[in-house]
Amino acid sequence: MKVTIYDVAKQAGVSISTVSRVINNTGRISEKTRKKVLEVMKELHYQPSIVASALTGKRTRTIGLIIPDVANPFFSEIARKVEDRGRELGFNVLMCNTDNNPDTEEMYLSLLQQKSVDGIIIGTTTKNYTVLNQLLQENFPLALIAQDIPELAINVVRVDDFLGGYQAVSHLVSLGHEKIAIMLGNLSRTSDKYRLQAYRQVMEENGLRYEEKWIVYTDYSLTDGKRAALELLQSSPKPTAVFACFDSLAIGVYQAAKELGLNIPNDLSIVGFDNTILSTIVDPPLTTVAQPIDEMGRQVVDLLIDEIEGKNSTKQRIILPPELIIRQSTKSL
Amino acid sequence: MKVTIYDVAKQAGVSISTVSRVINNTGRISEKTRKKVLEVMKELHYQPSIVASALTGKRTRTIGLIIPDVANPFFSEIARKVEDRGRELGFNVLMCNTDNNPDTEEMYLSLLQQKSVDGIIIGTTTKNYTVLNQLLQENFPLALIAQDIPELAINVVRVDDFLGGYQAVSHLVSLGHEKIAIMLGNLSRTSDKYRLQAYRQVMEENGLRYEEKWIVYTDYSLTDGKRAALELLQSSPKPTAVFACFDSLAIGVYQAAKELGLNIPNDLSIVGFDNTILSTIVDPPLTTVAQPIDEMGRQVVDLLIDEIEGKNSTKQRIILPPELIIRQSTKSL
DNA sequence: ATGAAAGCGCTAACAC
DNA sequence: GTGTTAGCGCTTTCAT
Repeated sequence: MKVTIYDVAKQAGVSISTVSRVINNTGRISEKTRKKVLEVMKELHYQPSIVASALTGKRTRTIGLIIPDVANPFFSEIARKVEDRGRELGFNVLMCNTDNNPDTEEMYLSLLQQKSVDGIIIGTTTKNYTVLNQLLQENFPLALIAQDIPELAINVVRVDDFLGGYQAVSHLVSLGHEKIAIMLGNLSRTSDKYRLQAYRQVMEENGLRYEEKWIVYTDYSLTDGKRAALELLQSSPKPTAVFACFDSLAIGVYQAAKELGLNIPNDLSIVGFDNTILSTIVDPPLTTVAQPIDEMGRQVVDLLIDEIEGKNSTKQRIILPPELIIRQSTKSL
Repeated sequence: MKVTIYDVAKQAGVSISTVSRVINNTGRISEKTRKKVLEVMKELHYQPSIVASALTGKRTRTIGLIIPDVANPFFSEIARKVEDRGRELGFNVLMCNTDNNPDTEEMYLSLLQQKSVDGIIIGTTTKNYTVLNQLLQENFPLALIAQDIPELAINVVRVDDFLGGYQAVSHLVSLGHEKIAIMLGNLSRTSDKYRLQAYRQVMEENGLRYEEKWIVYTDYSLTDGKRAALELLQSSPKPTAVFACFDSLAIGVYQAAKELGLNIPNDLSIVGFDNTILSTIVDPPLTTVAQPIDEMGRQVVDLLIDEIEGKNSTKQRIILPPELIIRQSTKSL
């Protein structure tokens, strides 16, 4: 049978409230009884039930993490940082993958509440505004990572996507490229929207005409990227450079280029986004815009936990600077 | 204020047990009251507290997943499958990364119990036999994935590492290679041990002499692999082929080879292990031994949950066949 | 400094 | 078919 606070109390010859006090380090207890209780706890291998204590109103010390897919390197790296920082602060993370499916997401949002998590970090492209609004209204601790919903007053930690896009496209322009394409996901993802805005702005600032068909919408996976790139690279006029809004898409472009016998960077320059592990192992190494994943992970957790612990009730947007990492996939014309 | 079963009961004009019955679909209730209760539940946005129900002895419907690092593609893919299958069966997963640190692992093992998870899946190289034994003795649901502890009667789902190693090295031998090196992690990881045994056996079966220095122990990361490979490839006699026990190590070898001006597969053949996403995006694509990750993920979860639900109390080892995926990193001499 | 007791939200006998 | 009630293991007043 599981050993409970009663067992400890009985064995130590004190009441359960005394035991509770030494567990939580509250109230005053004589050094002597504290020592005795501690001793018995150890002896009995007593482990306080977090479930029971949660029922009395205390925290579960668990946070939910809703992301599209942990198997995606960008999110797996985020998940890792979130868990690390959570652990440092005494919180566990319940991992939820939704593939950006709104139903799955809504299900999780509800489930996580039933499980009494103390807060939720969301990295998916939510469209569940009503649910979010409701949570916000209830003052339920919430934070967005690598995503934004400008219409909501909500905690956000993300990279400056506009700036990142600006750096990426400017880099290509500075190399003399004029025919530049952009590949991106869904515009409902704000990050993509900002990156596209940056693309348009850089092109216009430099007086470069761009075809609407150079703006390629696709899905997030490598295969999607490859398929779309295959089409793009066989169209005409053919771009000499591509800004892919995720590393995975960029690698899809690599594969398409290879299939078409195009050399990177000689025939085609490519800039990615995210700086995941993928970008370092492809050949040639991918020039990409780095998101400060470690910093982002740490900051969302801090933001969320501050709110959970009532230390900071004002919502904030933390927008971190990206960094263009120039490797060998880009070359001047 | 949070709405409880009492609120629903009052509003519906029934007792809490009736409400409980409709929630859990137990006992008999008239269609009429059931409908009424359901209606009120919806109206009040009632969400049963899993915490409270767990306190009464029911499951938390949460399982713990202890792995070295989700940011490692192999484990992130496992994590994804585990979560998927868990969701299908109504379970959430609490993610724990330990970097194979025994202290972290022990901490988690204890914490997960405090949080009353229903079972734990372990993918780390545990040395905490005492803790495991204790859990086993308490009949706490446990399962190992991609790992084995032969000394324990415990649920295990893993690939046949010996066979995988056998396939990998045989493949190299069949291509005419005689000077074959192996790179692996720590022998305390059984998978490495079996793969090494296979290496030795294949070499001996084919009458091939191998240097002890061709057996390279290193850490799991790409950089570790690169460093070790750099040394290996500059030693003499130099191997013409390398069997790297993880894809990440294999890619370290790629990078070392590149730095030394060696062409793969012309100057050096490489076989990896795992068939993670990494193996498909490197150039040339990596020949590797595939672990059936999807199947493994599904099976551990099934095994664990069967035990949780008392459907199957006999421990089993499920050893799945690997599959050699021949790509372009190996070539006949 | 310590104990008694109420209550957290729910389940599961047990009664009717 | 439905209600009453005693816990589950803990925290937290309120006494003493």
